[in-house]
Amino acid sequence: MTDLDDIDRKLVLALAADATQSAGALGRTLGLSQPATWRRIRRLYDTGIIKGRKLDLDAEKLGFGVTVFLGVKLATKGRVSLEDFERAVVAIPEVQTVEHVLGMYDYRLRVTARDISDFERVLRRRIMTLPAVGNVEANVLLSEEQRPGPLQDA
Amino acid sequence: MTDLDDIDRKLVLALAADATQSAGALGRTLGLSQPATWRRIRRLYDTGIIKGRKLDLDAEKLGFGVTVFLGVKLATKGRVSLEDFERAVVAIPEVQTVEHVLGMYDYRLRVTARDISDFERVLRRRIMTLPAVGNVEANVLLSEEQRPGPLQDA
DNA sequence: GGTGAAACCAGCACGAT
DNA sequence: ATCGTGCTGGTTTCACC
Repeated sequence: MTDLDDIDRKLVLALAADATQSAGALGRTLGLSQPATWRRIRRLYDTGIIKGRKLDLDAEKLGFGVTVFLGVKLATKGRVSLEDFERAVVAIPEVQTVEHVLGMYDYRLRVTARDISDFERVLRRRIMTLPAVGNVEANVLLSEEQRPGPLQDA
Repeated sequence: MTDLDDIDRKLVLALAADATQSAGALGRTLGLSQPATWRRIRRLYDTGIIKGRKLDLDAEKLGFGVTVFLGVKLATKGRVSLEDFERAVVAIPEVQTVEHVLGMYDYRLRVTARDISDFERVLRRRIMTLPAVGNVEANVLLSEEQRPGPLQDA
C-alpha cells in the first residue's frame, strides 16, 4: 500500500468518475495550480496507483447484446491443468475477462456474444472444449451498475 | 446497434488498448488527418458507442487487497424486493459492481475490502443484513486478466 | 475528408515558501 | 518537499473550403 494525502484521494476519485478531465480543470476545483495538479497525477502514474486509462464502451451499440458470466470448475487441477486452461481461454475472442478465483468455482469468465444463438456457438464449440473443464454454470447479464468504490470515505 | 466502417473499428480497437493516445498519433497510423480522426472519435462519443474514459486503478496499492465476488439469491422476489435490494446494496461503499443476472443467482456483487477481516465485517454487517437476501456464495479473486474482446475480428 | 488557426493542455524549467 | 509562474510544443476544437 501507498499512502495518499487528502488531495491525492480527491484526485483519484474525480478521475475515477471521469478520466477525461484535464489537470487544469481539476486544479481549479481543488484550488491548486495546473502544474501542481499535473505533478500529483504523474506521481500517481509513476507509483503505479493509476495503471492507465481505459475506454468505457457500449457493447450493445457495437452489436454485442448478450453478456454471460460463466463459473467454471476444472475436472483436474494440477499446475499443468491451470496453465493449459488459461492459455486456451485467453485465445477465445469472446472472453473479455478471466478471473482466477477461490471458492465454488476455479475460474469466472465474462463472455460477450452478438445474441443468444451466437453465445450457444461459443459455449458449445469453444468453452465446452477447453482442456480440463468440468462443471460450467452460467448467469446472463440483465443490467449492471458501477459504483465509485470504497475510496470515497477512506 | 450502430454500424461502423473499417476505420472506426480500428479507432475503437486502438483506443480500447490505450485510451491515452492522441487523435493526431492515431491519424498518422491510419493515414488520416488529425481533425478528421478527432471528428470520428467525437462521433463515437456522441452516438454513445464510447461512453467515457475510466481510470485503471491498482486496488492493492490503494490499500484494498481483497476482492470477492458474491452470488446472491433473493429469498423473495417481487418487484419491491428487487428495488429494495438494489437501493440498499448501492449504499454499501465496498460494493464496486452490482450485476442483475439470470440463472443460479439473482445478483452478482464485486466487493473490495482492506483484508479478510475487513471483508468479514462487510459480509456480516452489510451484506447479510440486506433486505430479502437469501443464499450467498463467495469467490475470492486470486488474479484477473482483461482481454480486448470480440471486436478484433468483427 | 483537408487546411488553417485559436484556445487549451501537457510537460519542464526556475525560484519561492 | 511542494507550490506557483512562465514558457514551449503538442493537442483539442473550432472555423471554412
